[in-house]
Amino acid sequence: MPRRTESLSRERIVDAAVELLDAAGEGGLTFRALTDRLATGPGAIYWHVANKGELLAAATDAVVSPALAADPAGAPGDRLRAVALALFDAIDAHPWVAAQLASGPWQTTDPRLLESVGQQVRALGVPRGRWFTVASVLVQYIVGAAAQNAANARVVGPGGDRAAILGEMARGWEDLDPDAYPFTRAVAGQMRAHDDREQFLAGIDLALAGVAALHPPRS
Amino acid sequence: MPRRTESLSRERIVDAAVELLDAAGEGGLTFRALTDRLATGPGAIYWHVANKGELLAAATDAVVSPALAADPAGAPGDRLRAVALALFDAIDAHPWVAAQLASGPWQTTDPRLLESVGQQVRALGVPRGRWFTVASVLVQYIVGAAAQNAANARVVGPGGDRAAILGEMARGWEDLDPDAYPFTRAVAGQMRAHDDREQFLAGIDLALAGVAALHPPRS
DNA sequence: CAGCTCGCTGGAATGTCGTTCCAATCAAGC
DNA sequence: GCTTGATTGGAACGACATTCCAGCGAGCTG
Repeated sequence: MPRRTESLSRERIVDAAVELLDAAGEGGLTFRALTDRLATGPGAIYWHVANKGELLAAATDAVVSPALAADPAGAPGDRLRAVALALFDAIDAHPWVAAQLASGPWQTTDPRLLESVGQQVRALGVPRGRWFTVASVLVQYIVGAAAQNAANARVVGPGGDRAAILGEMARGWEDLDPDAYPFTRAVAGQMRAHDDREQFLAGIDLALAGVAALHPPRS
Repeated sequence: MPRRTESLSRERIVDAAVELLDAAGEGGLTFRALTDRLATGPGAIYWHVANKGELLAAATDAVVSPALAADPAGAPGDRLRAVALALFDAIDAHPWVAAQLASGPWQTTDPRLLESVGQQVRALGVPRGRWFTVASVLVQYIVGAAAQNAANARVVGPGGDRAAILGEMARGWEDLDPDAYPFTRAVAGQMRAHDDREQFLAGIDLALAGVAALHPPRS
């Protein structure tokens, strides 16, 4: 069947797209770059893929799916943390996923995330009438926070010195107007020393504490 | 000074950009559309603005700044709700802002949001060492949730029938595999009937409950 | 008042992008 | 060996952001 050994296929195209996106960021996915890497023409790619949007969606799915596949064991809170961290790490490794996930509607990829989170919400004893609300809020925090962390990581860049850039930003905060920005000035030092992953987990813990407070386990 | 009455200015360009973005979405901001609307050429625009990115940032700032300007009175929790809702409504009215806010790093516009949120965090009695973490988590939820709501609103479109699309999506959820997606199937009905703004506020309340639980007011 | 200057303008031109079109190609079936 | 239909690769198109440059005109200089 294949015209050449290892001929084109949707899977090969998506793999190449992921590699290009990882190597050069969101702007790195070009049909020209794709044709070069696959040694073919645009027409061949368009035979397997409808357009660039579908290709981006497929690439996003290829990264997110494995991250959501694992179903860890343990207490509901720990399992929720594990699911959230898996997505966080996947986005951290492929920052371009963030823009896709945050800008895309609740489709294709999201039912799985909602399902994973929702099962833990149910296990936490949240009353049935609040399932959707609580699970949605958790999903929105997980995706939103991971996306913003990826955006911050993008300014640093692959080879950038994170500590230096954080220090620069902290100095900028300390130079703000003391009357207008007392809080920002006060936390500049904490910002300089913060860890993204730790902070993300603190957000999950905050949400879990809120769930426990609003819906006590043995009401 | 002005060559024509009402000559070009950075402000007039940014205003036109906001109108174009509101009218036609993120793809509506084109230098061609801008030159048509302002009856000029690209060169004139590039004299006032460095590039499209700076123009987008300026347009975003023009929308976000007024929303963050109001400083409501009341209890810390209520003030936090008011700040969050102001940003939520601004993004709801100008959905293209979401992509800019979520994809852009913590710059220019964000210190103001962090400051507004942070002052309420301080007023809530959070210990000083946790100020940055708690405020950051809140900002990430506010921006992330608002951005995802805007993305959902974009699929509906300006003239779309929200109820119809939600119903369609709910039916899709109900048709999922019962073994793999029990939770999603169970909440399909709640999804059909949910209100975005109400759900966003529920998230704020959840976070506030978490803050109160982890940092009791009179410890 | 004449001429110069320079901030500002608008149109033409460039290179890259996504996408479309089509002639050429190859494996499989008759 | 001929046809056929699924694939391929390259050429071409329109839209885009951006750059370049020749010119305008208000205000300064004399």
